[in-house]
Amino acid sequence: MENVVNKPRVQLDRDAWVVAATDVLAEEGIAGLRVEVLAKRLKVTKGSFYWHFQDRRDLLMAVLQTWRDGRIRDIVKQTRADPGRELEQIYYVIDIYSTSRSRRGAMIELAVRDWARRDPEAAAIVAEVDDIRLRCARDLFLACGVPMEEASSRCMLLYAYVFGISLMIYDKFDSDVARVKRDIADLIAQSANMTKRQSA
Amino acid sequence: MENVVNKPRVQLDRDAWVVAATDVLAEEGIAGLRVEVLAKRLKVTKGSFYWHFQDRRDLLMAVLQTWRDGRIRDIVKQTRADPGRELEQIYYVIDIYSTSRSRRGAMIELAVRDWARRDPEAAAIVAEVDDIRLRCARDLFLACGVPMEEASSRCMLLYAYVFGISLMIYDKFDSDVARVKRDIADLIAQSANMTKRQSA
DNA sequence: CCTGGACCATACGCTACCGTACGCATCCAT
DNA sequence: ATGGATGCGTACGGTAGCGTATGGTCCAGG
Repeated sequence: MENVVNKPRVQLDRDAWVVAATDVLAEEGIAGLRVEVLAKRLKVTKGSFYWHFQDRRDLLMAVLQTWRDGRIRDIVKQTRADPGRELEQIYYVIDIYSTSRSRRGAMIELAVRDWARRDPEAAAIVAEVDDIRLRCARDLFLACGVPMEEASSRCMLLYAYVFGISLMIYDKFDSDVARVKRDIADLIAQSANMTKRQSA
Repeated sequence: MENVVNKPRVQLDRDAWVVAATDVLAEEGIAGLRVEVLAKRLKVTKGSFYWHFQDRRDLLMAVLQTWRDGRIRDIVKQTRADPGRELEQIYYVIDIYSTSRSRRGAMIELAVRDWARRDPEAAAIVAEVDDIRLRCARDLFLACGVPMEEASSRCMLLYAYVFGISLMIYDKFDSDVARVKRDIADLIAQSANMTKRQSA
C-alpha cells in the first residue's frame, strides 16, 4: 500500500504560504503583509520562506496570480445560466457580492484593489479580472434582451456598486438595509427597455 | 501699513503639516504616511514635527478631522439646489464624483476608506461623513418627488457607484466611457416613479 | 550506513522608522 | 540688550522588517 498522498507532511509548500499570505492581505492590507509576520503566523521562521520564495515580491506575485485564477474561475461559474434564467442569475451575482455573506472575499477584493492603485503589476491583474467580469456580466444582460450599450452600462454599474457598497459605512442611515439592497438590485437589473422580461 | 498677512513665514504651522500629510495619504496610503518621509517632503526634520504634534497618531487624527470638515462643507454646498433644479443637482453630484476631474479628492477618499477598514477612529469619521452625504442626497431625491424608501435606495446606489467606479480598471471594456457614465447617471437619477419630472 | 537534497532555524548586517533629549537660532517684549 | 518663548536641527536608543549566510535535521535511495 503506497502512502504517497495521505502523508500530511507538517512541512509547508509554496501554496500554504500563499494561502496564509492572502489571509494577512485581507486583514492587514498589502502594507501589512510582511514575511516575518507571516512566518510567525505559520509557526516557522523566515528561513523557510526564503527557501520557497525568491523574495517578498515573489510571494506577492504568487498571491496575485492565485487571486486572479480564483476570480476567473468564479466568474465563469457565476455567470453561466440556463437559457431563460439569465435575469435570475444577474440577481444572484449582485447578491453574492453585495451582501456580507462573503466578507472574506470582499476584504481580499478591496485589499487587492487598494494595492493596484500603487502597483502596476497588481493593476494589470485587476484590469484583467475586471475585463472578464464585465464581459461575462454583459453577456447575461444581452441574453436578457438588453441592447449592447445599455448592457455595458448596467454591468459597469453593477460592479461599481458591489465594490463601492463594501467601502461605505451606512449603519445609521436606513434601518432596513435588506430592502435597500433589494431595491438597488432592481435598479441595476430591471429595465423598461428589456424586451424579454423574466420572473425574478 | 501693517503687514500681518503677506508675510509668508517659511516656518510651518500645524496646518501645513496636515495638508502635506493629506497629499502623502492620497499617494501612498495610510501605511506610507510616515513622519520622516513627510518631514523630508517639507524640507525640515522631524524635530519640527514633534514640536507641532504629540506623535504620529496626533497628526493622523488631525488629518481625519480636516478631511471630515472639508467633506461636510462640500456636501452641503453641493446638495443645495434652487427649488425646481434638484434633479439637475443630482446629476451634478454624480458628475463631480465619478469623473476623473477631481482625481486627488477621489484618491484621498479611497485612502481614508481603506484606512477606516482597520482603524475604528477613521471608521467613525467615515460613518459620519457617509451619513451626512446620504441624508443630503436623499433630500434631493425627495425634493424631486421620489418617495422616501426609493430615495434612500437611490442615494445609496449613487455613492456606492461613485466610490466603486474609482476602484475599477475598465479601459479595455468599452470605448465610449463618457456614454457609459451618462447612462449610469440616468439609471441612478431617473425613475419612472418620479412624480415631478424635470429636464436634465 | 551514509549521503545528498529538501526544509527549516539561527544569526547577522542593513535600512527605515518612531519617539526623546537637548542644543541652537530667531523673534518679540520688557 | 536680553531673556524667554517659539521653531527647528542633531544625535541617540530602540524596534521592525528585508535579505543573506550558514548550519542543523529529517528522509529517501543506494
